[in-house]
Amino acid sequence: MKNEQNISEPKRLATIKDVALLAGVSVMTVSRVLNQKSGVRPATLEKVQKAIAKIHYRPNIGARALSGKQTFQFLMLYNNPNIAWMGELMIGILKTCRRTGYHLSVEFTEEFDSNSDKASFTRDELADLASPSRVDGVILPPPICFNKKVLGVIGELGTPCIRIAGVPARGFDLRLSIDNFAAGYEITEYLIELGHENIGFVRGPELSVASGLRYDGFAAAMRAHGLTIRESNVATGSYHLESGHECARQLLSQEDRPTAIFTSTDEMTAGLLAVVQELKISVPDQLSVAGFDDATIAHSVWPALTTIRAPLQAIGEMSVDMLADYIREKRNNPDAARGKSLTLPYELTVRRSTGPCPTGT
Amino acid sequence: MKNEQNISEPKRLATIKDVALLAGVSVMTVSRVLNQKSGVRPATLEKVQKAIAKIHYRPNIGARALSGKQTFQFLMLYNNPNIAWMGELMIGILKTCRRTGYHLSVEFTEEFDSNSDKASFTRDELADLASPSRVDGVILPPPICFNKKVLGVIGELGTPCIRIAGVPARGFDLRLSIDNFAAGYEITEYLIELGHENIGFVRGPELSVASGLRYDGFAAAMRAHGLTIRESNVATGSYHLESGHECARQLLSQEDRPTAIFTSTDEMTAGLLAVVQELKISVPDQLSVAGFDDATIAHSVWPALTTIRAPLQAIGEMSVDMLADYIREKRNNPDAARGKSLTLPYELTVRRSTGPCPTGT
DNA sequence: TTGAAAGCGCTAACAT
DNA sequence: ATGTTAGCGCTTTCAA
Repeated sequence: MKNEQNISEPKRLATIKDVALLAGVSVMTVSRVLNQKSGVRPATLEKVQKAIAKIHYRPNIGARALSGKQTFQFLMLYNNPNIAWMGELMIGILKTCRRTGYHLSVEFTEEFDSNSDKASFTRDELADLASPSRVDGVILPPPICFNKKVLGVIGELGTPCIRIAGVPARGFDLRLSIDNFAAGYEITEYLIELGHENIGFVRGPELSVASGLRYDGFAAAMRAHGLTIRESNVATGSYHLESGHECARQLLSQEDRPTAIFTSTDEMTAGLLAVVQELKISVPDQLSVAGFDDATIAHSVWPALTTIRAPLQAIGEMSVDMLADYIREKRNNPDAARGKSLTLPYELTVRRSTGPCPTGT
Repeated sequence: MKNEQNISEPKRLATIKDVALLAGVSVMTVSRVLNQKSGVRPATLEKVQKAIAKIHYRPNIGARALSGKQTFQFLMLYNNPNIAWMGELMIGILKTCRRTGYHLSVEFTEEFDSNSDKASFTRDELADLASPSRVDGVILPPPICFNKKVLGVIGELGTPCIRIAGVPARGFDLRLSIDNFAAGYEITEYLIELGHENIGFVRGPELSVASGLRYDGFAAAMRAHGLTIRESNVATGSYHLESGHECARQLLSQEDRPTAIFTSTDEMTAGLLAVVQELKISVPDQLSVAGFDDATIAHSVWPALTTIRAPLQAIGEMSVDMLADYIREKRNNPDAARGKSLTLPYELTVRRSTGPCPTGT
């Protein structure tokens, strides 16, 4: 049995004609059903749906794209170097793309500069990639979903676009995220309930909106419990592991060092942990440490991190569903289509890196 | 500036007709060039290529799929739970898919059982997904590339298939991997050159081919340097972090414990490290530790791991190229198409987890 | 070595 | 509420 060629039956795939024939209607009626258009009598609808199910018909997306106005293509632009994070998101996206009959193309861009030749994309290249004649919609994960230039180009093109982002952007009404503020609040409150009062925080880069929201949640929880935030207890990193090293040194070199540290990403938390171990500080006995993201790294380090789990795969799935819904609504009724912003539930995942506040402190 | 609709110019994309017109030939000639068919005079070829470049023409894949025999779809089936690993591979794959004009669909399967309803796929579902009428080719990363049932179904269908695998499978001639044996050999030799003689090894699960090859490389290097492998120095894990715990205890509880341990995956190495730290054994002063894969985790733990880096993204890119080449060759000359097996270079990445053998041992 | 015509599966526009 | 016709961009015959 050689793997190549042979096998007698080329086994033609079912087409819209087969469905029409079987259901006893015209192909147009089938097409209407396929596209969820109004104006099909319920009885007819049912006949058609039965026929579709019976012969396992699935529309040929090439043909649809060819004759219709849609391309059945989505574009995901990304610049997030955290491959594990992107991978999980992407898997959710691809799953739902298959279900809804879209294709996905994916483009990585280091940065975007409208002038420089060195940037991954010029303005024109991006305009071409994201043009409505090429794709039906664009998916923007963080942090590129905050890039003004990218948003500017896509806005001009008018290509429908969903942002996976915690804050709105003018003209982009389709948005999906977890509630970073609430999550930051909740994890902080959890630390407070463990008895901690002297709590440190490691921010992400100045520009990071998500990190800012997490900090706001942290600050709100501290205030709500009558605790004050020492300025010396707030360090600013850059999302990367290495920056966790510095932040750890800064926070832990204090005379009266914090008994718990909430770090706004797992990556930085891992970097912080390394230094903690170097300093022979025991976790969680002498110091509690909490992260954010539930990256792979969160359960790879020792001890495993208490963190916030964002349902990345579900976010990926939802983003495609929302984009597809929006496009369909707009097609059926261009004026009624409205963007929406959805917030998905996160999960506080308690592991071994957090514990009660050491007594006698 | 509302994001939705508007913008005057619908900006039609260039078609094959535009190219033909510009080059002064028929569309057929352009089509021949596009498909790299023989029988086009060089002068004509050049004319056409210039025209294509000039108007930035890119073939409409829907239309190609519609009229031709090809679907321009690849299927990647996977069951590897290491999302970071898959993500990096997938990015390489998607990149090259775009370049070569293929689409990718991705299916996750927990396991495959030809009888059980509980399995992700039944035999028939898989046969449908991977049927030549649906896809032009299949990409199988490890470990599903070793699954006999999956290979059986795809072999029967006759769908071209590339395996990312270190060992051959009958009837599947298209294969891509790094040289696990050589890599295992090299990293072992590196440890030996640091002065280590009493070296431990942590295997992956019995079924793991890659892990077996790494072990063989380890054994060969030991032999080549006149060193013997103690049976008590070889532990068997299951690829997961937790199994690294047990293996560490087994290896390190010995009277005359190894001065270096080579673990066949980074995940297990991280688990092992955790126990090492619990036991207050200093790395690399008292114990050198080496991993394999250069997973994210390798530079996330403390100290960062000396490991073997597999160029995953490049592997992804190559796999698509090889598959596309094979399909084209076969189409142009069905009998001449031959599978090939390619081995990509790996890279020994030295970090802080390895050091000279402690003296006085 | 090149070209002309037919048709792939589907949907838009126009009937009915 | 449903059907008819034409044509999307490309490749496959078949012809020159």
